[in-house]
Amino acid sequence: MSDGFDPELVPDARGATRRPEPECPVEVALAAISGRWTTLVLRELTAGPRSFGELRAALPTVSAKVLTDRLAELTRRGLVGKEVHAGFPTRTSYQLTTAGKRLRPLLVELYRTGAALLAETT
Amino acid sequence: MSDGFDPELVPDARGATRRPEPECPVEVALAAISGRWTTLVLRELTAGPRSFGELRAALPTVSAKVLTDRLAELTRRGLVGKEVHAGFPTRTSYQLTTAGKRLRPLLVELYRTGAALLAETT
DNA sequence: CGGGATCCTTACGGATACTG
DNA sequence: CAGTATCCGTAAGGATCCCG
Repeated sequence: MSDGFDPELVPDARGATRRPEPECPVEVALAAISGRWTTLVLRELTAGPRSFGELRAALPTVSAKVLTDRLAELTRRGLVGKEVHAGFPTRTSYQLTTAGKRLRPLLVELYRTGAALLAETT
Repeated sequence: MSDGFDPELVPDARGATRRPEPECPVEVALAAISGRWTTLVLRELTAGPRSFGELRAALPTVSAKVLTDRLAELTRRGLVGKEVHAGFPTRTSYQLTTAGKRLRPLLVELYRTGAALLAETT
């Protein structure tokens, strides 16, 4: 019943699809880190909780709309948690959830792989 | 001179950017696997060399244009090699280069992470 | 401070038809 | 067989202005 794929690459049936499926683990992971600025936001939050303004300060050229979009999507996926502290001015705090912290090894591997590719062509 | 980031996540200055930079290793790796169908094409080629038609047969609902686009981009990046065997009908063969094979651990990690995220919410 | 509401532009993916 | 050439709709990213 082999599907012809390396079992380490495709360990179970969910990865043996013939087209992009949102339920495929690879697509799930890609969706989590996809979108411009997303990995940078995750990098910031990996260092600890951050407010909206702190994120903007760390990433000065991201627009408010895009940052809001990224945080909303990450929150929707359960990767980031949001706390609003009442008062004026309003203070918020974004932080990685347990699920969000699971992205860490993937980010490390992204860096490793990218560095290897860069070294290859140089 | 710490930048405040975890040194495993951001091992050198190339990862300490304040906006998306094409030279950042993370962006390089993301670019390599980005685009719909790309990881599926890579999965097929990981199993061995494939012709254009074989790839279409394995991924029946991908259009010729998109498949061409993906193969051209992967080839341009030096991740995939192309051999054209003269004759009629024309036969081609696409295969992973040494650089392309370096994407394998990343694909494995994508699957692992995605599976972990799916397990988390279920 | 922390966004929401608009508007705009372009990049991407897909469908269809055709060619060496 | 292995693509190329067009055309098209959508969605993503970004700029600007406004509000609680």
